[in-house]
Amino acid sequence: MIQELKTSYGHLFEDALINEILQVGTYKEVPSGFKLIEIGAYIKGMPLLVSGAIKILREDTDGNELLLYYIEKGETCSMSMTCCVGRTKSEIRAIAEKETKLIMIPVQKMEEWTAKYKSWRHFVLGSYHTRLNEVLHTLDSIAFDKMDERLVNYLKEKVRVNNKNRIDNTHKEIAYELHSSRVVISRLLKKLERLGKVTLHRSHIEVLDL
Amino acid sequence: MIQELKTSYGHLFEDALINEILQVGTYKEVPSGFKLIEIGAYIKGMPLLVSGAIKILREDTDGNELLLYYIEKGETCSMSMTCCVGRTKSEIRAIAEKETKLIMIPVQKMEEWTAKYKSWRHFVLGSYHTRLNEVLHTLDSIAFDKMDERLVNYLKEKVRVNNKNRIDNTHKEIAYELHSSRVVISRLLKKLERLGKVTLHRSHIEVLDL
DNA sequence: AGCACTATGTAACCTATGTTACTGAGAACA
DNA sequence: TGTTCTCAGTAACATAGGTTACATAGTGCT
Repeated sequence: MIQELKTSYGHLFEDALINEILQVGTYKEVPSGFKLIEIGAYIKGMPLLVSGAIKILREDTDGNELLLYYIEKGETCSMSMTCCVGRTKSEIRAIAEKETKLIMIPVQKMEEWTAKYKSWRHFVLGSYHTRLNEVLHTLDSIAFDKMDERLVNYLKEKVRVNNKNRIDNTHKEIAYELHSSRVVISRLLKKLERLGKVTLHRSHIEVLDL
Repeated sequence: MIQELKTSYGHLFEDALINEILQVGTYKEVPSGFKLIEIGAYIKGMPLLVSGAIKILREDTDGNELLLYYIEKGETCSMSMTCCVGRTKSEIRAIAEKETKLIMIPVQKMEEWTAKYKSWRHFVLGSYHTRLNEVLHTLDSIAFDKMDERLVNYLKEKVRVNNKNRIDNTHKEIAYELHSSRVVISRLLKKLERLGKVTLHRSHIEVLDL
């Protein structure tokens, strides 16, 4: 755990803080698809990602989802932070996109470290900044882009986060995360295939050039 | 200034902090429509709202706008905070919705007070929390709601923020903030009038019951 | 092989929203 | 008063995207 923490956060935090994290943090490994946070749940701790990726999803009143963004190595969940401080319910769902390693920090330490460590303050504020901007870009995409552009961006992100050109999802799953319908996504994917940008297979997509 | 600061922030900040704010803050009054922040600009200070309201807008690549949310008395602009810390450009535009009084805090104090005052830390984190949730709700509305619902919510918000049932905007202006077109908004407003929820006049709308 | 299940392809259709164009009604002003 | 501008009402039309329905092709199991 020491080694992994230093690799991901060594350049961000001073040694004293790293040591504190080692003392109070709980190391956790979760498989792909593991649900870390459910909507409406109270959050017990703040996660520091060591490796892997977590997808953050929003849900409408009918239970349909919408992918907001991914959290990756060296990042944390801003929603968790405020939920911890304010003791409010989670407004989002968090699911591991792939196998993920993380360290959970107890709530009360968050506040304590904010007063104590400058690097921690920067990390916390920086995380908020990143997240707010991330949500804004998601919002841009929904408000300003058509579905074909959103799909292309979705595929690009997926390729980047998973670091491979093969996307192991069905059209149905993709439609779900984009808050669209399977038929529409199939239609658009077919168009992308005709343009030579992807090749389609059963239950997976090969991304050639987007 | 002392009186107004205490009224708006007295219950949030300890006296020592109030005094510091009085020493370094600059009092400012801006008229309705005044542009406080432009997209791409660097932000010089962090605003604390004493009275009035500021609307925060996002712009697409073609220059069309989208209303994100309002900032009101006792609140601050989270975007400014992070821009101050990170010295990054603004991703949003801020325009006074009505006559607004505010106090500008110099950048470097932000960091200093975060270490020094617990109430400041809570205020800063709380602001982020509120904003992040606010943006999420805006996003919900865009992703999940149809235009008629969005329009009703827009009118409700406008009535609440301005504290009067008369909305002094043209259909064109409303269309602009909702990122729609004038004809569509006229159509939907007419429908609302037929339902007895509003009455339409030239350049203003009377809200009866939404 | 035969069967059931799931993923995908595709056509036909519906609706919300956007676009263009034209109208008349008020407002501003010479 | 006449002219010009802005604002709003409305019709006609285009299109993206959602819905329903059905066909076909893999996949896995017996």
